Amino acid sequence: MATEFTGTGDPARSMALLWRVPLNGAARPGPRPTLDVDRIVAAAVRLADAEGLAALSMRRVATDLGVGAMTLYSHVPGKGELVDLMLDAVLAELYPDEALVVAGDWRNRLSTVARANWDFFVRHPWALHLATGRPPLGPHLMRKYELELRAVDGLGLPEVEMDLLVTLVTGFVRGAVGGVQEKADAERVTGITEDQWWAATEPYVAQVLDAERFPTAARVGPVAGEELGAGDPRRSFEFGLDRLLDGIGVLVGQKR
Amino acid sequence: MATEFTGTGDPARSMALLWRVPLNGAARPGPRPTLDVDRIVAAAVRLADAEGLAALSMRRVATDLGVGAMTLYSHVPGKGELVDLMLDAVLAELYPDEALVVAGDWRNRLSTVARANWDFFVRHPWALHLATGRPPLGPHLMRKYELELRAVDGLGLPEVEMDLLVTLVTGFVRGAVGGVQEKADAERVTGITEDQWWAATEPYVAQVLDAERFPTAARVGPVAGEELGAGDPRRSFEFGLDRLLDGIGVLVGQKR
DNA sequence: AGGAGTACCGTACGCCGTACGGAGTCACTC
DNA sequence: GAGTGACTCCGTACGGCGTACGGTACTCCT
Repeated sequence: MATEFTGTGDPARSMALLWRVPLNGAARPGPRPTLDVDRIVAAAVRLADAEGLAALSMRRVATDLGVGAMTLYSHVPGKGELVDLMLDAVLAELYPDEALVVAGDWRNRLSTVARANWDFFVRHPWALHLATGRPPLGPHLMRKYELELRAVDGLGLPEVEMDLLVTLVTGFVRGAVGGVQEKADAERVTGITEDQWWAATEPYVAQVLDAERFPTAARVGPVAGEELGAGDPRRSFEFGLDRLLDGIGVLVGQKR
Repeated sequence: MATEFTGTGDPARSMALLWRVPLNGAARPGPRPTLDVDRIVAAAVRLADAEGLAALSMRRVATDLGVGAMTLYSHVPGKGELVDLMLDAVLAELYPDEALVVAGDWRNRLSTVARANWDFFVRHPWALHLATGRPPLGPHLMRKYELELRAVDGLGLPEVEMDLLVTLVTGFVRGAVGGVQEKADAERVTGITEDQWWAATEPYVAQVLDAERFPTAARVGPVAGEELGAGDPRRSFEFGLDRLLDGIGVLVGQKR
């Protein structure tokens, strides 16, 4: 599967696409387009949602739309820009109720932010595999940043720490979903279920995990495997979030 | 660039490779191998370190070794297994001094763990792009797990929480390195430096980030960009680690 | 009426992982 | 000592990928 990089194209063109800047005047020469950017992006998102980022190819998106592969390039400069547009498009789903992000105290708010990000990545797990070192600065990413900053506004924190906190919480969620989602992805990629894989692997682990070399792992591993493997995948998310919010509480408390 | 999945091969074969189980008796027919698994893995790691996971191809590794591409398949079942072996190989570099992980109090220990993981991912950033939902359970991953569990042993925590804490801390570090590293990766992939990219992007951001729609982002973004963009990339790591350890302190303290 | 710019898309290039089969080499059996 | 079978090395080829290039048909502007 692919890690796709966002923000790989020409910034001017990418920004124009993200913000849907009209190209010329209203009247452009040439045949009436049968296709537009939104339909391409929607098809690409459908595909990535259903089959993962590895299945996302220009040819496949074109086929799903019933057009030739090269037709896409009349509307989108390349795959990199398409990925930018996909990400900004699905980010629109976040925070349908904007008031919720500023409801209650800071702990409620950050919890809302974390849960919204969790739901987002569960719905669009391919977004986990995007390297957003150069984020697509579209309207919906802006909105997300704005709303998440509001969750930590008014606490007396310096601006830098507001940014750092938002990055910390959303980064944590990304990792937590990743841990769960990579197991699901592995099932699709290999065609082997988690149970089958572990059944095939466990005998070798048993041979190798001797209590002399690895006493702590031999003690903890089986217990953790049983309790976390069988249980709610949200458990490690909830555990981590509680620790994180407690830690943030120390910072927020001492500024008061 | 590619997200590679670990643990995609036949578990029996993968475990045999990871633990370097000799294949038959000592005397095998056929010509003396000019190549072996270790040399292949070393070449692959060198390549991924230098040029990233996207540059890692079977053909390229073979070329670097001066052999035909298909020769690799005499020693390694496929690229998936090679990636497993690469990861376990570089994990051997972690914790050269095992005593350090159990030195001092829990906070010192977890800080050591976090810093070791930071250094590891900085040295081998391609490891950030591996989906380890089915981890390669080789000797060095086992050792890592063992040592990191020891850092949180003896605190009176249940086994499950020991595992959860280790996952939380290492997951945080992975995210923190990722944030920094993805910018560096983007430079290599696009050939455009961070400064050039921002210079080209900033005018469009200025147009679009109006203080009416995005008041908080308009206030915080520039400050954060200036202080974090110019400064030490470790800053967000240190900030997050402090919050995380404070939060863990709440848990550890209340169990005492 | 004609030029220009556009949408659609067939073909092709250079990558990728790897299946297949052949040639050469060695340890073993008889 | 000849034969057998397993093994290493690897050339070729297949079906995928992103996308450069150029052709054709269409529509607007002058």
